[in-house]
Amino acid sequence: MTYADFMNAPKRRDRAATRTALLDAARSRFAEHGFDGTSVRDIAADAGVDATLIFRYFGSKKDLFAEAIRAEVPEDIGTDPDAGPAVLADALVREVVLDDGTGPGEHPLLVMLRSAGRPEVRKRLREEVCDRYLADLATRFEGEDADLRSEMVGALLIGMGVMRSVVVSPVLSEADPDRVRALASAMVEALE
Amino acid sequence: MTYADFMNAPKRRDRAATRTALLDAARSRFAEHGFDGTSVRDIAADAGVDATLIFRYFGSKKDLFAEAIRAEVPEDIGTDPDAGPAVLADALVREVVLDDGTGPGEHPLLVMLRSAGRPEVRKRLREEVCDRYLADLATRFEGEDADLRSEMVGALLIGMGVMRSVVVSPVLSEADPDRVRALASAMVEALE
DNA sequence: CGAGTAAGTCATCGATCGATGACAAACGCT
DNA sequence: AGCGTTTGTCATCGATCGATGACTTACTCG
Repeated sequence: MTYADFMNAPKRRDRAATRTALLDAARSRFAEHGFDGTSVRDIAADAGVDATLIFRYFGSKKDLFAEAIRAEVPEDIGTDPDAGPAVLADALVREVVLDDGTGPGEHPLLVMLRSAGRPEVRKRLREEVCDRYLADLATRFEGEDADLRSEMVGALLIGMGVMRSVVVSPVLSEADPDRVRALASAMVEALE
Repeated sequence: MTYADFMNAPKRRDRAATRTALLDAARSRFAEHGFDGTSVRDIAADAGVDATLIFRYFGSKKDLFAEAIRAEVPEDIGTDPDAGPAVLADALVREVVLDDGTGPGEHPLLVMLRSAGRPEVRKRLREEVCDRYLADLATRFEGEDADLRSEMVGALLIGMGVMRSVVVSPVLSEADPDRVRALASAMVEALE
């Protein structure tokens, strides 16, 4: 088989693989250009298939987006429930801000942020941030306004993510992860 | 003149007023729904005029957006050049995060954030954040990685703005401004 | 092999978008 | 009052969007 034959050969038909390819392409596009800035034709082109498959496999563009931003449940962040807020915050820094390369590109929270024009996305974002990430953190602060202080930590985390992935700040984006973690920890500990 | 006559009476023609009305409507729409989520017809409807005036007065939708996000130059934040980073950071918290009600709605930085899908908007955002706001801050930190620490402050500020205006976090959005400023200051001072 | 099903493509629809140019109406000036 | 200019409106264009249904091609299983 010549090279030209290989290039023109019809690719293997595989429902699961195509679905995953569409999902990956969608995540990447949505992360970079947001929901409105991404067309189903863009996604399909990246995935190398026809755009109509999006509707057959996912129903609609919105449904595809909903599945693209579904977090892959880190489930347990592996933190001692009795540890202080700084320990949990550090774990969140690693998960949300500093991509370890294992995950599929951008963190769902940051993908949602790029599409925050949609009210339903803002709602999901609020639920995710407050109920999922910050609720546990608030229990580890002592004192009266533990919830406010935990939201300040949330602000720091989101801000770091934004600085790295939206504003592509020259320093923070390239800084040594351990140094960044140390600075973040110091700021969190100032709230205890 | 009856009430019906008053309602149906043609409104007075005023180029400057119409231009301002369009600009205000644009700022509001762009702030809430982002660039892509806003149509010129939406803006014109809010302003109560025809959409074609946008092109006559501003040239294009992009030009209108560029003018809508143009900061009204706080120029001098009124901070002692010799003061520490926490003092300047506190001034920035008041300007960017806590709306004092005087400005025209949302801060341009947060408006840009809602339209960060556009590469040119990200570029403007980076320039604005790094060169305009953080450059001065970096000079007030001592030690080696002053630029990194100033970007951590920037992350905190942006995160607070996002928590308040995008994620509408229940606590931070309604919290006492002075308490929020105190917490932010404590976090900044932890970096000194 | 051959029929049935699943996977992928093509043509196209209706809505909406940014943008243009022709037209109507109100204003200012003499 | 009358005329030219400015201000606002209407009709419409071409492109692009999400979405649908008919069609073609490849795979599977008997």
